[in-house]
Amino acid sequence: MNTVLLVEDEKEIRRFVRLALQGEGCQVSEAETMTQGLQEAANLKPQLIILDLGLPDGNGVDFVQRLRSWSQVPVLVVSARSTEYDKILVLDAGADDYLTKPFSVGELLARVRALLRRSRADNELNTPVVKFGTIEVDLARRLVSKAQQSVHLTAMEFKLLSVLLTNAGRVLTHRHLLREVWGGAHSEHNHYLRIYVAHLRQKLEDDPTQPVYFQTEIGVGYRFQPQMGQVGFSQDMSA
Amino acid sequence: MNTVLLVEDEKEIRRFVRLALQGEGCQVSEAETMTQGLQEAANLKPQLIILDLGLPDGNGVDFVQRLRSWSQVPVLVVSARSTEYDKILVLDAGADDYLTKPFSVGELLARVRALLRRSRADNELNTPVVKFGTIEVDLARRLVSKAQQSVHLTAMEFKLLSVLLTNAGRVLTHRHLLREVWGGAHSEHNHYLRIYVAHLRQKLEDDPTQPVYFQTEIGVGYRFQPQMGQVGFSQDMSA
DNA sequence: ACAGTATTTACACCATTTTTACATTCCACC
DNA sequence: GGTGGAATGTAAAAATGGTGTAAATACTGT
Repeated sequence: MNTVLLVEDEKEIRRFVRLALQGEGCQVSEAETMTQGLQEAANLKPQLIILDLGLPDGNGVDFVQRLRSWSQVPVLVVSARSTEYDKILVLDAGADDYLTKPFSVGELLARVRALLRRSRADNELNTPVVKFGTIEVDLARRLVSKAQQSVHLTAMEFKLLSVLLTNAGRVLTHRHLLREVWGGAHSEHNHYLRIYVAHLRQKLEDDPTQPVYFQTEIGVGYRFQPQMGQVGFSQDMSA
Repeated sequence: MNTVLLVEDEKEIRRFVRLALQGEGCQVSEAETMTQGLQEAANLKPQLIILDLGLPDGNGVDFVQRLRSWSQVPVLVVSARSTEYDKILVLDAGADDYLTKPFSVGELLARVRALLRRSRADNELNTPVVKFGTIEVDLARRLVSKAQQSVHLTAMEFKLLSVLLTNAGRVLTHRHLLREVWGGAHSEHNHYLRIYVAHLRQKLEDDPTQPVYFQTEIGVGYRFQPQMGQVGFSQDMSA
């Protein structure tokens, strides 16, 4: 069964939309604020998020950007604001569809079905728990453990790990990594990468002097290599 | 570069949309009828299809259903008809988005970007792999293996291999190879080529003294000869 | 002020690239 | 069919620059 997270502050609309979605056979969870919405997204791992832009705390663009740093779950934005600028901004931030209030139930459900249909194809990607060797990483909850022992990563370390993991198997150039983790301004400081990759190796590799997961491509960049094809983006939804 | 197929009968609108898409860096192909559109979709394998519902021959629902029988390419429907029923029908048939005319260019492009972004994520998983003999080369991931054993190539070695492979069967002059790999400044140092071709042979040929794949054209240059016609650019057909 | 973190600095080390030297093959010409 | 010179192949050194490690310093929020 599909789980849909509804981030919406108006009680009436929540009820209205929830009933419609339940009629589709979806399980519906609700959040009233964006911060709460992000938490729920991490906990529930829904197959779809419906987001109202008109929430009191924070804007939708920010919500989508932060969500996208660890999840590819489809986002359908619903808003009373219908200016072109609003739409473009949030779509480019990573949202998948935009529906202007007032909307018809039928169209909402059709768009929900379209998004769910497509996300089913690649939903192995969406699940944010990555396992390799004895290590488990929950990108959504920012939790890392090695051999059942929880491992503490700093903010930068985690961000770097997250970028490497979401591009598993591919070489990421120094430039690209620096832009993603530190921001465009520091795209020349290759030193940072050596230090933080060293940290990750120290904390996660079985033998930090013989790295297996975090490989160096000299003169190019670094790659995360899921060993033995054992990257299981496994997830149990306990229905 | 992304290819977009535009199925639309009105010349004005075609021109209008084509210019906008080209501004995004897309390559645009056009079809005036649905039957023509299906043919083009099969031939070009575009990354996105924009479909006008108001075409003279046949309806859009039919178009999408037939397309979906063999392709998962995203479809953005554009239509003057805006009844809820129209939208639901074509979305449920397999379309991914629905935009009502008249629409703003900005919103159209934002929705196009959203669809392309998601379809790219799907395709990134299976990158083209070149196979010859017991060797496999994944150019996108910079991975090379021989008989299931991963082979390490240096930056220059890989660059050279990449140029040779993408021109399989063709003779590449010393000059050309040097310009591609080392840059224009070193186009006279033929020694480099001998050394690095030797490296590739050492690492990839079954018998480096009797090269089969990396052949010398004396006085001219080198060629990569995919033996047994077995160059398989295996690639996903989702487009 | 303190602890945790990010950034800077310093240095030893190693892989790759480039240089250098010499053996081998090819091919035209005798 | 040899022979010599040019082109090519091999094998090592030398030079370059990237990389890993450790530690000191600056920063940040509490």
